[in-house]
Amino acid sequence: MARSSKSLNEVLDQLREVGLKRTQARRAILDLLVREHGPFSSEEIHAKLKSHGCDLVTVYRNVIALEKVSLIRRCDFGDRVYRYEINDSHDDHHHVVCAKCSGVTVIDYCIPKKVLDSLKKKGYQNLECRLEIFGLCPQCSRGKSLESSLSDSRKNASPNN
Amino acid sequence: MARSSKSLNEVLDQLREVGLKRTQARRAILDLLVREHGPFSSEEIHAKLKSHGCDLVTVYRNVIALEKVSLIRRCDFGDRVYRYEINDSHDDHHHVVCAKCSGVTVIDYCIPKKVLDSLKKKGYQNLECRLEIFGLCPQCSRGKSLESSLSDSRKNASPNN
DNA sequence: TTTCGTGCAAAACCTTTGCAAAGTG
DNA sequence: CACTTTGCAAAGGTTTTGCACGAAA
Repeated sequence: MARSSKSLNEVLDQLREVGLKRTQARRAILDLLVREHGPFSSEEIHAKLKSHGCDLVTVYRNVIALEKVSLIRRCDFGDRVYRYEINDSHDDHHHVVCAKCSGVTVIDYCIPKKVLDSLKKKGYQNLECRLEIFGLCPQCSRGKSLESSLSDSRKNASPNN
Repeated sequence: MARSSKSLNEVLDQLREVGLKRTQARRAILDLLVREHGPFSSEEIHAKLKSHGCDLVTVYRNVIALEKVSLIRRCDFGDRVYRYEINDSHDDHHHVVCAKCSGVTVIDYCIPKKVLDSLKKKGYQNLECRLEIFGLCPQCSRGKSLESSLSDSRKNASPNN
């Protein structure tokens, strides 16, 4: 999966701009997200940082803080796990999520403007789309039994990667 | 939003078809979902049923059981709360969710087949889309009396139609 | 120095599980 | 009668909170 197009320094500059201190914990978290992109859950972030990381609680607090100032964005794949990635603003890209391995790829399809325009015409404002596509990725599609039901695969698709 | 197009009896018949017993708890839950459509969380269902309802645990167990047999469908609006509605149909309809009052309306836009086809060509299987649009509904966009709680406002929210 | 952020422990929260009793077909 | 389903209590797991100490500006 491609790394973020933002550099760590850019992101750390943004930290200062929004009035958050550049602590070791935030550096580590942002560094990870710049390098590996994610999206990752708080637990995954904590696990990946290991020794040079920080307390799980600190990850929880920081993803909330960083999302609040739009430095990172929260993704939701319908399994009650919040995952975070660097917020490369501009494009709303969307995800294809593997129901088995939870692997994520990005697609650049967007909801047609006319769909949103027709809603605006009815009086809706501040529209924002959330689109995720679920399925089995090519790897998991190979050599497996299809008998798994949707809800089964959802269950298996939790933090195990 | 309009009530479900299914009648309670239809739904109860389906219960038998899939081999689930028609208990009072299931009747009550399905009756509610047929009447008010939802989608509602387990807690909301439990609260709405009040005295003639059942234990919260029973709601939890039954929404899982009913979803497993596709009698109801699970919605996810990205807030870690699973909500359920009668599974009326074939088509994947999608929701417009008001960020303020949590009112829900349905749109019938679908992801173009060609997007999914191109993924299938790459080896993806069992694709399923989740699309929700968030924004302010016409009511909330206009004036603002906004001290409403989620569960209260949700029933009053009949944006459009 | 002042303010913000962190770690640890504990609380809070929500969902699931175990089991005996009750209900359904 | 066989076997599901339920209610209650308790367990489980995750996220949040309180607070004193430590780090950043």
